[in-house]
Amino acid sequence: MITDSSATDRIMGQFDFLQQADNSFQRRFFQSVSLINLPAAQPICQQGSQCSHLALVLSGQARVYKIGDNGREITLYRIGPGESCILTASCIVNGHPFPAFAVSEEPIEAVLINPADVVRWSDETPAWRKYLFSLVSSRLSEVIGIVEEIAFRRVDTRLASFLVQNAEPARERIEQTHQAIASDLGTSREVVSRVLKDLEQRRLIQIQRGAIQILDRAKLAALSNQ
Amino acid sequence: MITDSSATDRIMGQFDFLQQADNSFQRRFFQSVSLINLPAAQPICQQGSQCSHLALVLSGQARVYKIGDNGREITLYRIGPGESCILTASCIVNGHPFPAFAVSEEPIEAVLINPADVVRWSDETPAWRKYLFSLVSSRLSEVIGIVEEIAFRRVDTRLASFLVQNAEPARERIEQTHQAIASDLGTSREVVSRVLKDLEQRRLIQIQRGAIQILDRAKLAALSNQ
DNA sequence: TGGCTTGTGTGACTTAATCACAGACAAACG
DNA sequence: CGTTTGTCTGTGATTAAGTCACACAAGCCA
Repeated sequence: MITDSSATDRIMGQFDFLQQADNSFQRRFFQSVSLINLPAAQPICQQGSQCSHLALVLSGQARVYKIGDNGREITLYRIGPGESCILTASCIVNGHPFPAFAVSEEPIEAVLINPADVVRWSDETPAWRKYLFSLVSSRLSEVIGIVEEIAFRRVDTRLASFLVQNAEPARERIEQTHQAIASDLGTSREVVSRVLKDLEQRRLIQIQRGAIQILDRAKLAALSNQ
Repeated sequence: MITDSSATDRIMGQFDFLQQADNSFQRRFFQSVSLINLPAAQPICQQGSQCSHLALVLSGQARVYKIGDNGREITLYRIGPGESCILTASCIVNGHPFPAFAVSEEPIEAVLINPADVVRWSDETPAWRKYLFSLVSSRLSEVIGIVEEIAFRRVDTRLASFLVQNAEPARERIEQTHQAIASDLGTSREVVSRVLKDLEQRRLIQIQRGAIQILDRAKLAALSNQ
């Protein structure tokens, strides 16, 4: 139950479906959910486990990923504010075990919902239903995008995309280790190191320990959409 | 509109959600849908196109796949009897363009539903809603499985899995060209040819033109789950 | 200062993908 | 019947990626 009106206001602001729903739903919603805080780098779901709750993220970010036998990882998608770990919802509804891992990348504030409510509300409230459905289907599109990436694109172009998209605005800097980048792209650390070295020799970036400085965003972007 | 009672019986038998729904829904359903037949190898959806209808497959099979720049393909999933091209549904609901290609592999009988009905019924009928949601979310799981395959597993083990899973029962035979197998697995024809040659030399299979005969299913299965 | 952890660099090797062909087989046709 | 045409498969050479083993460098902190 959430009573604090500043909290309910923030939540309402973050989730459109709440604004679209009627007052009675809003009341029941805040009566039955709870608010939690997670530290960064906290495991959230283990592959194969049953999910006990559906979490709607208010602030912070989580990463959903797969791990291969050799220990290599690949990121499937990220969950940001206003979104939800929809795999959880699909596990709840269909009774499947969770097919991946999830971990918080930043401290997370989230609203927790019971499986029973997830199902009941989707019978009662069109806005909630639409929210759920459009979340699953946009995840499906995202994951199909990942398939396309790893099946058809070369690592250097994917890495260039990664750098362009993940650079802090203005500073043009990415503060991640080669290992972290490799885990995101689904390749190995050595490959990332070698490709980065190559990009550095072509003067597109400059490598520092634990960080990468973009020197020529235009050329990097050109490489990234080959 | 479908009036023929043998047709409605077949459709009822194929789709659980119809049996679970009430009589009034069943009546409206058969009033507003139509039945179509497609030949084999018929393109169904083009990447980037808007979908005009949702198709529920009664018999036959379709393949949903991606094409890369080089012309290589990879299968995302197949749609069989009782299933539906759920990407279509998600495009209809969210207004996205279709992110892949779909083609019939066998002659297909399908029930066509208007986008408007798809949305309206999901507001009115819990069984229909559940059917849609569980379809999308199981596709999501399948596609995540594909990501895992291509990111982490080797081609020879994936090919072994393919052979074991696609052999005709009893005959232990796969009647497909190397190119078709490559398009399914998301690799190139040459690679498939070479791996098959290797499996033949290890006496696990025998290669014929346009077909593969399994000689040692046990060893093939052992290879496939490495 | 010296040990420890974490992050990076690199050579050698295997597996995959790409390119450029050459044959081999089957249906079609005069 | 032989020839042609299109489909299917085989193979070497080259490049890209992933794996393994290990060296070394930077920062931390006792």
